[in-house]
Amino acid sequence: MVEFFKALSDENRLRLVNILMHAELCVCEIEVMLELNQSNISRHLKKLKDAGIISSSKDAQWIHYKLSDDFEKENILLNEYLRDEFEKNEVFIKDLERYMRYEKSNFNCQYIREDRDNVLDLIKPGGNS
Amino acid sequence: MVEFFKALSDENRLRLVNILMHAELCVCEIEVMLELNQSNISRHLKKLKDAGIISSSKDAQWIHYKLSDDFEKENILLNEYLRDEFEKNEVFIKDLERYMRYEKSNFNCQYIREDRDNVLDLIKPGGNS
DNA sequence: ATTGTATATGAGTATAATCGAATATACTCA
DNA sequence: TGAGTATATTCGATTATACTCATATACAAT
Repeated sequence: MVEFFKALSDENRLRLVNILMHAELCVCEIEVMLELNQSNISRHLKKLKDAGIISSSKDAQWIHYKLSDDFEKENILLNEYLRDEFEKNEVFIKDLERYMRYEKSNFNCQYIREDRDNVLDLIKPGGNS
Repeated sequence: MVEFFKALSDENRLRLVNILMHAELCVCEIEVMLELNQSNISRHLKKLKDAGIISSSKDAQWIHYKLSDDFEKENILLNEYLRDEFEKNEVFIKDLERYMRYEKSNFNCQYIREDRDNVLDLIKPGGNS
């Protein structure tokens, strides 16, 4: 339990958990969604994975992260609590908005590489969806 | 939410939360129950209080701590999760055993002061209750 | 083989957390 | 008031955490 709390006691890691509760994503996608740099994200993902909160799967050169099935099944109350709290807080709501715009626009890793600024601009929350 | 997780991401503070979920206690009582020193307990209690997880009330020179009513009411899922997890873990079970022996023996702050070693001995878990 | 891309890791720094020992504060009671 | 007790706080040492920049590794594709 302490390990879960330690892993969850950082806002950036909570932001990761929030979006990974809704989608399976690779690091380069998370980069644009949360506007954090790659090494920072990679490190936080490692902590979450070590704690058993998320899992990863390889697909060619990409590594996709998502919420761990076991974590979800074995910690139902904690998961519910997290979901409820995420819904109440502006930071997490905005992150999810960015994710939804990203999905709707059918972006992908290649598109991010080719025109990162455009992606960043189009997923920005607040504008007309 | 982050503040709760930070406050809860330390085993000694979780031990405090565990016993304070069951009883209203002052620092000198917690000292014998958890076998932590006074300054350490005091500091941890402050962190928990600052996070809104516990509350305190003065009674002459003593200060009694207990779980915060608001925290309990406003974070039902998290509270349930904590209670469930505490019940699964040996450390927290033993702490509660010590508390129950303490209660049953009708000890109090004065008795602790007068014969601390005896109290420590009598609340030790494992022996015949 | 070489180049490019995705992710992880090492090194360095700044900040924060933990702890015990000692000290300060607040309160009680004679 | 002065002595004693309960709790809080400060200090100094140690360890842990978060971050950035730079480099390493792993894989893909030409």
